[in-house]
Order: sequence, then C-alpha cells, then structure tokens
Amino acid sequence: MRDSIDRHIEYWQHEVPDLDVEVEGVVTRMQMLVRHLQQRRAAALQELGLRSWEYDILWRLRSAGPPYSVTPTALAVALDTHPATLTNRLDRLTQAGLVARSRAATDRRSVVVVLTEDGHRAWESSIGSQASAEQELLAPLSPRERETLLKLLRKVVVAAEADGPDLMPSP
Amino acid sequence: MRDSIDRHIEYWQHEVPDLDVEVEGVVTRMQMLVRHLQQRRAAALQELGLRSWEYDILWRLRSAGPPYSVTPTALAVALDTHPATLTNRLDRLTQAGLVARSRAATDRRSVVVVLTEDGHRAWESSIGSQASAEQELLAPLSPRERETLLKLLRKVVVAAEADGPDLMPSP
DNA sequence: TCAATATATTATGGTTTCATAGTATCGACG
DNA sequence: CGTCGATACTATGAAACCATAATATATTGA
Repeated sequence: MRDSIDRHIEYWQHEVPDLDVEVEGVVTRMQMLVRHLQQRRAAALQELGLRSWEYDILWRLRSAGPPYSVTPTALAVALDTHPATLTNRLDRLTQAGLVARSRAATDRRSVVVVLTEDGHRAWESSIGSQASAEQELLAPLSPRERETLLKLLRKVVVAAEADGPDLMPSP
Repeated sequence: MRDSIDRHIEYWQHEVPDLDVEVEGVVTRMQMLVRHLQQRRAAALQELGLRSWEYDILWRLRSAGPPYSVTPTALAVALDTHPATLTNRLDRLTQAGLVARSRAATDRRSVVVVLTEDGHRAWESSIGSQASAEQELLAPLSPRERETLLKLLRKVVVAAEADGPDLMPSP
C-alpha cells in the first residue's frame, strides 16, 4: 500500500539522488500528519467559535491544575510565541471573558492569568472534539501497533532530550 | 526510559482523567519532534542567511525538476500559504536574486517562477545541513526500527488519505 | 465571432505578529 | 538602607500576513 508521500519521494529521487529515502519518509509523514491534525482541530474549534491559539491557552491553563493560573511568561515559552503577542492575545481573551489577570501575591512584578468560569466551560465544550480527532487519526492502528509506535517515538524523544532541553516546555 | 512527554501526560491524568494516554503520547511526541526539527532547521539555515520559508520555496522549485519552474498558485497550495503572502515572498526572493518570474508560454494568465543560478547555489549550500539534521534525529533507531516506524506511519497516512485529499500537496 | 464565465495573479487595506524600549518590582551587595 | 542589576510585563511602531477585490487572459457555448 502506497501513499502520496511514497509517490513524492520516488519522484524526488530523480532530482536529489543522495536522499535517505527512509529518513525522509518518516520525517515527511510526521510533518504531514501534524499539519493534517492541526487543520482538523482548527475546523472543529471553529464550529465552537474558538481559534487554535485560544484553545492552546485555555488548555495550558487547564492542564496547570488548580488554581488554573499561569504567568504570561510561562505561557509564552510553552506556546512558543513572542511575549508581546501573548499580551495582545490575553487582552482579547480577557475581553471575551475567558481569562482574567491578577497580580501575583508573592511577586508583584508578576501577573497570573486564570481561567474564568466561562473559560472552563469553553474548554470543556471543545476537549471532546479534540480528543476524538486524535483518536480517529490513530484508529487504523491496532493497540499493539500503537504501542510499538509510541515506544519508537519515545526512543527518539529520549535521545533528542539527552543533549538538550525538554521538547515539552513546562507551563 | 521516560521522557518529558511521559511526565506531562502523567500529570495531565490528574486533571483530565478520561484521556487516552497512548493516543496522546503518540500525537504529542509527533508534534514535539516536528517542532524540534523545525527549530533546528531554522537555526542551521540562519547560519547560511536563509529563512525557513525561503528554503521551502527553493526546495519546491528544485524538487519540481527541470526546468525548475512552478506557478505561484501551485506553490501557495503546496506550502499552505495565502496567495497574497506568496506574492510578497516572491517579490523578496526576486529582489534577492534567487528566483525570477516570467510569463508562461502556454497560458499567458500564468506566471512561472524559476530558480536562478544563485537560487540553485543557495539551495545546494543548505540541503546538506537539512538532511543531516533529519538523519541525526532518527539516528537512535536501528535500521529495523526505522523501517517499522515508517510502515506504521504509512498505515496512518494511507487511512487518512482514504477519505480525503492527499496529505502531500502536489507542486 | 462574441459574450459570459472561469482562472491566475497581484494591489489594496485592515489585522496580527514581532522587535524594541519603557515601567515597575525584586534581590543582592556594599 | 540605598543603589545597581535583573526580572516581568506591556506600550509603541514597524513588518508580515490575510481577506477582498481588481486586472488580465483563457475557455466555453450560443
């Protein structure tokens, strides 16, 4: 069984002979799958009136656990966005009533962003569609295959983290 | 052996009990690996005075094969960027002397973008670092493991393409 | 052939993002 | 204590991006 990536790599071989077909095949498929999932997630969120970046912020706050508060700096690092961009986005989320800012008790330079009740509701209404999109993507694999895939990816991640910072930034 | 994604998912379970740990583990790792690779690629390109989007366009033109020409519309689809954004970027690449525009012979509504000699040189100077970054990432896997990973990913891609368009847009 | 519709690209204006600098607070050290 | 450097966030202006519409050419069908 072949897919569009097979066809492309076969085609590229004419142009770039010293291409590692297997490496390219793995990397390109991961890129395409991530992009595909992003598009599906964005479409599902749009139905609920949310943008991807809005969901990402809500998700970060939610996964921080009670009291569901994170500083803008931590959010900027975790979401890989410019601090000034985050200020703008938090303004808009505040405007929409999904988050609120308040001064940190311990360090008054800091601001903490917290989920409002509306924010919790917005997140809860969208988490289901997000999770099911991911499950749908991996549905063609058997439980055994999924486990194998997980182990292989973990091996790659472990090695990548051995000589560098975590790939998963902490909130 | 555990990685940062294991730690995070374990943590999330407290907050989101009905989380499919395995699905989340696979999806999150693919996302993180793709992001990591993008950052490494961008860093390597910066050394050569190129931006990621510049490389992407050069790569698309190169992989099109002789005469290394593609229309802006095809590029916009393949690179998933807005046509107007592409116009702007082609302006800048033309300014830099890496590509040139000319009217298509068969359809004079169309424009074809071609690689200049400088464009070819720029691409050739960067392809090596790109390929080696990808190989480095997958180095921890044995040939057998890489093959397994490839097959599993292909299976997912094949299923995703069964009820939709190709994940890999054609140039 | 000519009108009508479709296609390919680019120009324009509004929104978003980014780089820089500014304000306020904290911590360390004399 | 008081100054100095470091940290946390945000305001400002520049750059990039996107949605829309405009221009030019092609294609179709009387």
